Amino acid sequence: MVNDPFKALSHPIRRGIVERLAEGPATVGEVTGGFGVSKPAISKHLKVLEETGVVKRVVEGRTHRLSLEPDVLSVAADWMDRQRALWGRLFDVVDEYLKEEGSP
Amino acid sequence: MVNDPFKALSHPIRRGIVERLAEGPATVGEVTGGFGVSKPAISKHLKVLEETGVVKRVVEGRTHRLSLEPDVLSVAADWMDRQRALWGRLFDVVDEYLKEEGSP
DNA sequence: CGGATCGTTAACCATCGGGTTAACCGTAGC
DNA sequence: GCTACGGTTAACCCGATGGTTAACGATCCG
Repeated sequence: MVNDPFKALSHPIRRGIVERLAEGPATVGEVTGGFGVSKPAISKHLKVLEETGVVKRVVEGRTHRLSLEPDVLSVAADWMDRQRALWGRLFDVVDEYLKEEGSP
Repeated sequence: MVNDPFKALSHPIRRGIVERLAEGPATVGEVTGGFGVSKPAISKHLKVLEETGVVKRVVEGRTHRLSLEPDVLSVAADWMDRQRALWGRLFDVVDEYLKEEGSP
């Protein structure tokens, strides 16, 4: 069970799926094409994305319609905001450090 | 050799190291405490962060002073900006989709 | 010099991740 | 009913990851 967004997005194919889904909902079959891997491989990636809550799946007959989950997306976005705030602090701290070290 | 920032940050200990370093430069020993793993383990994580370019190492005598690399941080920040832009689009697209589906 | 300290490297081990193929399940359509 | 189709599950393989302990290298200090 994966619930770490960074880990969920650490694989290029999963990021690719998210980007694909960003252009609109799609079925598993539609998502599968273009990554050069088999269906079961995509199925596993989708499972990870679903467990993390990034992707929502609606079964319509025998096809599965995939879309991105807004609520969890906002959580992920918040997380990224916190990270960016951290990076920002890093800039300041490192900058200050370099100033101290660079011209003593 | 790792150069994927997401992959580099996909491990909680490595994120912990980055957060620790966000509070100011530190030596390997200072970073090591608090994660409950051995020095070699930390050494490996540091190697990954260094290869990715997130962390810079300056050898001062027998101690190594670690700090965060501003240039690469900006690259990572840009990457996150792009991701956030993507998330933003996702919101719009999904929202639109839900509107179409929700009230036909 | 000799010992303590900071940190890495080496060798090894267990687990995880991501891929495959083959078989299966449920639904659609004839 | 039977076949075709969309997709998952099962069993398996292999390389990567993350951890350990033990040994080593280099530097400081008495």
